[in-house]
Amino acid sequence: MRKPCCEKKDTNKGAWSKQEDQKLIDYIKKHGEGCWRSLPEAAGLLRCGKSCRLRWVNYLRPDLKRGNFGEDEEDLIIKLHALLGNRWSLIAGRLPGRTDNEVKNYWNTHLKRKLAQMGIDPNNHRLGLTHSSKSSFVSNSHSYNKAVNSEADNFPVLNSTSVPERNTSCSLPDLNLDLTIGLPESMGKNSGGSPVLNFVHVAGEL
DNA sequence: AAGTGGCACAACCGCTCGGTA
DNA sequence: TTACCGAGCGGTTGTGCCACT
Repeated sequence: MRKPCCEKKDTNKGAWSKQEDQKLIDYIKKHGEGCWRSLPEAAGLLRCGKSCRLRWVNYLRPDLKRGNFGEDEEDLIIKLHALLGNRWSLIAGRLPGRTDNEVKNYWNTHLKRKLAQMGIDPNNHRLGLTHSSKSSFVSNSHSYNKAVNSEADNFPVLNSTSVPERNTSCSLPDLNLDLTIGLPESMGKNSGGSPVLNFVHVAGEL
């Protein structure tokens, strides 16, 4: 059995107080992100390093864009989820100002249901037209089609080794995509911080 | 006004991965 | 080569808020 990531005794759990937040912000402003394990003690926090990292990454980071997801962001998430599966950090990497946790939560609470209502299996992005959603799909599937199939014209092919396996038996085209993932850091330098997806059509049997 | 059920999101837990000694 | 350690990731849980009855 491994040792716990940090000594659990004498550490706070649960919601962060304003004072704790401020200590963490002050420390990181001063010293930057670094060794999370030793950070809590150095910053005078009774938290484990993991907890500090999570708090910073998901909530305190100054570049976070808080608030509702836009329609373009929704589309992008759907698209990326179809390509990458539950790789939230990768997906979040394409959405400037969004965190993996945020994207994951949004997926689980909004998009999953939305796709289900459209008769689309949110796990594999395939049509499941076996029930009454069939007709509603016709009317509601617009945004999904827009999201997943907007790239369909050039039918991108994913050339990644980390693509979730898919079978090929459904009505949705196989999303064989070559997705060039840019570094998140470079994202920030993009004008306006708009997400950049580089779909490359790799010749393939489609 | 009080109770309750659902939703949204913050936070935790356990696992994996990559670096290093 | 292998074991250890820190960091990161994804799944899950906890909790506060809000709408509805």
